[in-house]
Amino acid sequence: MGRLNDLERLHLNKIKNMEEFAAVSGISRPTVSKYFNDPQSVRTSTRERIEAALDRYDYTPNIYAINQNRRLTRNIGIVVPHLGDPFFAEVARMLEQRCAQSGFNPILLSSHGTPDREAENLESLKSLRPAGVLLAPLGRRSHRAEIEVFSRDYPTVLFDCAMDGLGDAFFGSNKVQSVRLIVEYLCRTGEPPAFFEMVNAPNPNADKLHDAYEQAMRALGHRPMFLSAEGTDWNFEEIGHTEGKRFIKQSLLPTDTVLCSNDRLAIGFLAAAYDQGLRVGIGEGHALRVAGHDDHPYARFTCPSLTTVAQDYDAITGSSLERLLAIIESGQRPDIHEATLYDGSLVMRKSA
Amino acid sequence: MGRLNDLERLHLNKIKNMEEFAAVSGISRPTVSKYFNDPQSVRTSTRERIEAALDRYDYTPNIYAINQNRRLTRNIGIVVPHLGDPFFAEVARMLEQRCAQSGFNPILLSSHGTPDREAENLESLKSLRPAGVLLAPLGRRSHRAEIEVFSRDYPTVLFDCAMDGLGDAFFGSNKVQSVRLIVEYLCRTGEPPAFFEMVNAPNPNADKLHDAYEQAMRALGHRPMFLSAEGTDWNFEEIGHTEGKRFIKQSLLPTDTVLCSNDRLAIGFLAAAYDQGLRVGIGEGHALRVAGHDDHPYARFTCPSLTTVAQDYDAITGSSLERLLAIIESGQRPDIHEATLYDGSLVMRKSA
DNA sequence: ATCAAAATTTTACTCGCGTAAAGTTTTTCA
DNA sequence: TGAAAAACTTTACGCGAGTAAAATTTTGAT
Repeated sequence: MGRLNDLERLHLNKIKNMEEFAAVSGISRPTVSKYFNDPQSVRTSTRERIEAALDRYDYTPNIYAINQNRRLTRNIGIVVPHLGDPFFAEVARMLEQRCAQSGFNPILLSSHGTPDREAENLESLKSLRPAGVLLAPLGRRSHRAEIEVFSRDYPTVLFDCAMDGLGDAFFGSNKVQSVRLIVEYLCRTGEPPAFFEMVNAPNPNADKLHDAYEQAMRALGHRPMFLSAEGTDWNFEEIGHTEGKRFIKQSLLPTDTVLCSNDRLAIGFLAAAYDQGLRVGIGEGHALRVAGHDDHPYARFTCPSLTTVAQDYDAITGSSLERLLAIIESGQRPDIHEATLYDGSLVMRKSA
Repeated sequence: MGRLNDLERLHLNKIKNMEEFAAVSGISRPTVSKYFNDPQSVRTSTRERIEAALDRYDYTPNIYAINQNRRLTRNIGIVVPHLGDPFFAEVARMLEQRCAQSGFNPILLSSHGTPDREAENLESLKSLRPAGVLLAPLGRRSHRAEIEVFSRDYPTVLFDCAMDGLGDAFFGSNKVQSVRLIVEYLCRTGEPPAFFEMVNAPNPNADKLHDAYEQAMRALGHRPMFLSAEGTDWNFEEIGHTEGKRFIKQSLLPTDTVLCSNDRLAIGFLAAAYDQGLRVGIGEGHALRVAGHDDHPYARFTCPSLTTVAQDYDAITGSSLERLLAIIESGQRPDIHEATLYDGSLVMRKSA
């Protein structure tokens, strides 16, 4: 069970603690401690001696003892709304990697779509005394008070979904721009789109997208048309499929073009259209055009492939972490909450 | 930054450490410590007094101090091959939840498809001194030696993909049975299937499925037919799409029925068939039948919906954790390595 | 009421490391 | 070459708990 007695340890060059390691490396323990905090902070000759010993002996400082005594841990919490969504899985992967590269210890938590879980995640992060947290909140449904208290006590950068004024900073995508982009494209190349969305969407930003659509349509002189899907869960494909089928069967589509609030809804909607024998696409003789939003990893493999808007998640995650690290390293919480939005880009495929 | 002085703490009923909490609850610190280790281990009257204090004061034991001194932490590592795969995301979610319910602290890590990362994950788990680990290895490509050493030092239960003899136990699905199930179904209802797989598949179990297909076909008196896709990465949809397109365009399909090694390949293959105007399905006038394996969350929303085999992941994850907890609680590593396989079940949809 | 068993308190030590202060050595640079 | 600066060593204490042993109290059953 990983427990060795002294004899076994000696034989394997296993070191029990920093005291022992300091002894075999010929350096004092405080200096060795300094080395592990920041290798650059000790003299080159000292560093080399330590690293030589590190090479001969198997030793890593006890992480619990370290974190118990340090003013600040090197833990960074990463909280996303739902890891089952490939979109957030990818975002999380990017953040994890960047964190590790910067010498921090990423702690990935998923809220699994529920505000309670989100609050629990923050609660359990507290006990890890994180140096900072990157939080993509559930948004409207989040327990605002909990997040507010948390972000007062810990450096917190929000991303993906803003919660007015909460957190030290926010990075997200410019929905007004991205929705306008695709609405304009759709209007330019055919009938103006109806907006397929959930009445009570559990995911972040759904209301922002709603408003952005309405605004874009009015700006282009069209009357907004909403297709409201029932459902409260995160099974968007299911909802898009069931409700899409209903709209099609009951001939409730006001135009031949449907813009879905997100790609997962669109995936379900496309399946519904396929089931009903509707030909989706931009070619001759199409019955329907369907577009999405987010550029989901699977958007390229729908039938037909899905025209959508890609968010600049590279920029969003990159800036979020960069900002958080700056706050951590300076030790200074910013006075003003700063929100940064990145533009999306049109991804033209075959569905619209 | 979460640092309060004594005055502020008193005002908020914040407690600094167990010493202070013991004082305000009127119980000695060792007994309080005992309570936090197991509330049932103290007298009822004592428990009530502690919980009353817990109600009035805000205190949680310092997790770092606890883990530094306990013989065994309550951490359980959960390592999956790739969190970007919705399949493993779901498995991970189930395990996380069950762990927490059992009073353990799940630590979720993804290998992101690379053996190096897998080894790193085990390495970083070591420093957390986990009570046990649930490992779904990458399989053939895994660094076997590292896993071997790790599983010698820590209770380790493997799942999803076996590595002959490694770990204290293994739980997985019976590929011979599940593949035979779908091969029989396909043969019974039409032409025998060709097997669409990757030559150098990075995912676990690919070789097992290959063998199972071959065996099933021979048992039914058919000659196995392989469609070998190039590609080494985890972007299965992409590979299924590109290579599927190639097979279709060059008329390399030996029969009208294709069994894909996994659902994600099938999703790509279906997209390719759609692009090429091939009608996939079981209805009249179909050009192609396509089946998959795993019952991917999206299998219901492909065009047409995907016929596949579902693995009993509820049983697999449940048993894996149960077994690991038994090992942890008994403190006894088992002498023999025991492998348990669960049968899969056919999921008939419209693609085959 | 009595007494043994169980639970608790007291006391004391341990874990592995951060960190501060004072003294010593090494490096750097004029 | 010499002196200041930088880095290191020594010494000592603190962190927030687990845990062991002995003394004491409480409990439960007779």
